[in-house]
Amino acid sequence: MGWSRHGRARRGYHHGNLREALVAAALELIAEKGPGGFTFAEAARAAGVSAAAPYRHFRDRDALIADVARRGFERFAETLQSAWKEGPGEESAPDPLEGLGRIGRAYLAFAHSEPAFYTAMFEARVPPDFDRELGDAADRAFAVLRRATDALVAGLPEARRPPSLMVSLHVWSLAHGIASLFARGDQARRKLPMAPEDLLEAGVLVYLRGLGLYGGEKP
Amino acid sequence: MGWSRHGRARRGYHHGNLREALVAAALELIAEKGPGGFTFAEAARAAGVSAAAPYRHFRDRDALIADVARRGFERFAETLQSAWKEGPGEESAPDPLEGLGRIGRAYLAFAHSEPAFYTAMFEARVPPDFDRELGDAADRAFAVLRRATDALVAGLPEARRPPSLMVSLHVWSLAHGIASLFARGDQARRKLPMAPEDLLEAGVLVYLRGLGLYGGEKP
DNA sequence: TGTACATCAGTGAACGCGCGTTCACTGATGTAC
DNA sequence: TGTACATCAGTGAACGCGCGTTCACTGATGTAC
Repeated sequence: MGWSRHGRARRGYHHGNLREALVAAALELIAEKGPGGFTFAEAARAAGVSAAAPYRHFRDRDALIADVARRGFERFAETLQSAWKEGPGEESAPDPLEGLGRIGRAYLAFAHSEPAFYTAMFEARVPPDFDRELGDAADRAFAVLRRATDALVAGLPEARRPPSLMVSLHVWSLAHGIASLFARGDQARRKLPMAPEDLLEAGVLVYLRGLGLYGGEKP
Repeated sequence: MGWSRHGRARRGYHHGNLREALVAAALELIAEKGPGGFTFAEAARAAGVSAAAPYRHFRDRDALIADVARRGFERFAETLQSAWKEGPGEESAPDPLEGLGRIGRAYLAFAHSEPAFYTAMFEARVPPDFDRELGDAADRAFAVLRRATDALVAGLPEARRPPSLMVSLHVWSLAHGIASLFARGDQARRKLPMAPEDLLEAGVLVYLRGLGLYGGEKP
C-alpha cells in the first residue's frame, strides 16, 4: 500500500479529512482512558495537526464528544435494526422471538467491540438534549427495540397483553446492565463464569416465559 | 449550632479530620462533575488545606478515588443487608420474595441518593483489584444478593431449580441497568414514564414467574 | 506536675506540564470571467 | 486556457490557568521520665 499515493498522501497544508480524523482519535482516547481522559489537544496531536485546528470543525471539546455520542447512537440503531431484520433470508416481518434474540446479541456485541462509542453514549455525561440530533439518534436506537417488543407482545391475546413500553424497558435495562457490568470491551468489566450473551439470552427467555410468551418447556 | 465550639471548631494548624473531609469533598465533586472532573487540588481546597496536605493521607489521586469506591461498596453492602433482614419484625430468615423486593428498592434508592458513591463504584474505572479491600467490599455487596437468591431458589423442587448464581446475576444486571439509565440521582439519567422502583419490581416479578416461582395470578 | 523530645500533620514555595482557547496570519483550493 | 480573487482550513505563538507532586520546613500533640 503506497504511502505518498492515493488516500493518505503526505498531507500539505490542508489535512483533507480532519473532522473524521478527530473523531477517530477521540474514540481511541476514550477507549483508553475514559471520557474524562480525552483531550482536545491530544486528539489534534494524534491527527497531526496544530492545537487550534480542531476549532474549525467543532465549537469546543464538548461538541466533539457529543458528536461521537451521536455517531455512536446512529451506528447502534443501524446495528440493532439490521439484527432485527436480517434473519436468514427474512424479507418481511421477522419472527419476534428470534429477532429479539438477535437484537440482544447485537447489543452486547456492540458494547464489546465499540467500547468507546458505548462509553461516549452512556457515560460521558452528555445530556441527551445537548443536541437535537443527539437526542433523535438515541430515540431511534431505542425505537428499534420498541418495535421488536410491539411485535412480540402482539402475539398474545389482548386480555393478558403486557404494555410493550414496559417490556422494552425491561429488556433494554437488562441488556444495558449486563453490557455495563460484564460485556464492555475495556478494562472496567468484571469476570463472569459464562458468556454475557448467554446470560442475556437466558434472562430474556425466563422473562418472556413469565409474560406467558412461547418458549420454555411449558407454554 | 456553635461554630467555634464543639466539633468543627475554628481549626488551627492541624485539621483534625482531614481524611474524612477529603472523602466528603471528593463525593461532592464527583456528584457534580463526574469522576473525571474530580481533582486532588480542589478537594484540598474544599477542605481548607494546602494542596500538599492530602499526601499525608492518600498515596495519590487514584488512592482517594479507590477509597471512595471502597466505602461506597461497604455502605452498599450494609444497605442491602439491612433491606434483606429488616422486614417488619423479622428476626430470623426473611421471606425470600419480600426480602428480594426490599433489596431491589434499596438498590435503586442507593443509586438515587448516593450518586457519587455509585459513580465511583461503577464508572470511575477503578479496577476491582486495585486494592484487596476494594475487591472484598464489592464481593460482599454482591454476596447479599446472592444469599437472597439462594433462599429464593431453595423454595423450588430440586428438579426445576435454576442456578442461584444465574438468578442473582440477572437481578443484579436488571437493577444496575435501571439504576444507570433511569434512577441515578444526577443529570445523566433519562426520563421515564414511571417510577424506577416500579419498573424494577415489575421486571423481577415477571422474571420470577418465568422461573416458576410463586407470585403472579397463575402459580 | 513539669519538661524534653519524638512524632506527625500541615505549610508554602517551587517544579514542569498540558490544557483550552484566541488571534492575526498564511497557504491551498475552487470559481468567475 | 489563464488569471484574479474569495473562501476556507490550518498555523504558530501566546494567554492564563490549574493540576499533580516534591521538598525542606514548622507548628501542634502526645509521651516518657
